Amino acid sequence: MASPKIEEFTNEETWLADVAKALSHPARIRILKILNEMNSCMVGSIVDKLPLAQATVSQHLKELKRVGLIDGEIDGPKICYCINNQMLQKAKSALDKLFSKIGCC
Amino acid sequence: MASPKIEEFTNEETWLADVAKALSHPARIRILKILNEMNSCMVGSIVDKLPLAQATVSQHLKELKRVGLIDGEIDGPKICYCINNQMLQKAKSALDKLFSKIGCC
DNA sequence: ATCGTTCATCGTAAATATACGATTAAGCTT
DNA sequence: AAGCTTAATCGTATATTTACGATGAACGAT
Repeated sequence: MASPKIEEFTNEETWLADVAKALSHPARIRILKILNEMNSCMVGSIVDKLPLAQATVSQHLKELKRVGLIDGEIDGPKICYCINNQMLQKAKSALDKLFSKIGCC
Repeated sequence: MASPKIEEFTNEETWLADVAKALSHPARIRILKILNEMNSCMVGSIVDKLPLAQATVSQHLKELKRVGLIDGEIDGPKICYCINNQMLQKAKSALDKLFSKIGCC
């Protein structure tokens, strides 16, 4: 058989799905864009630009941080968030690999 | 202000998040891989290879179809699923665009 | 030491996602 | 038509996600 029945998914599949999940909300897409456009990365600035409460934005940041797409750096009472380019590139590569295939029909 | 507060997310952001949501489960990642590896695209063959019930696989296929990443073609009593390369390329481009940015820290 | 600022976390409500067995629908085959 | 195969849908249970206000913790400034 070319593709036998699997018992569980691979780490790669699970990881890629997890990264996709982190990108699966428009607020988190927007946050990534904001982190690229702004000089400052503090949470308050992000909250000011989104139609969401501070607690909700914090939750979205946590989700992005969970998969490593962003890093948070403590700066006094503030937290400076920034994109983790290494992880972003890794995600890009994995998605490119998945998307480079050609359909069967 | 460089990035004013938004009232709602753009269509692009919502769409990209939606595509990411479709990719946010390892079973759906695996299904895309299977559709590339197999000559046959029928649902039964996919079900045979996954550790999930037929009803669940059907739900995952529906989610992939919802965002247009796959198409289903009726072939008698069977359905032949295949990857929609045009949509896959569109998704790839949008993600590339998002990922091409450079972090602020 | 107290106060204001900043952000995470808690508690919670509502919505959505995931999974399965059972059923239905549609199409072959006989 | 009756029966078989294929796959979607229904009904349902459980888990997760999303959102918010309220609270708490950490830090700087007064």
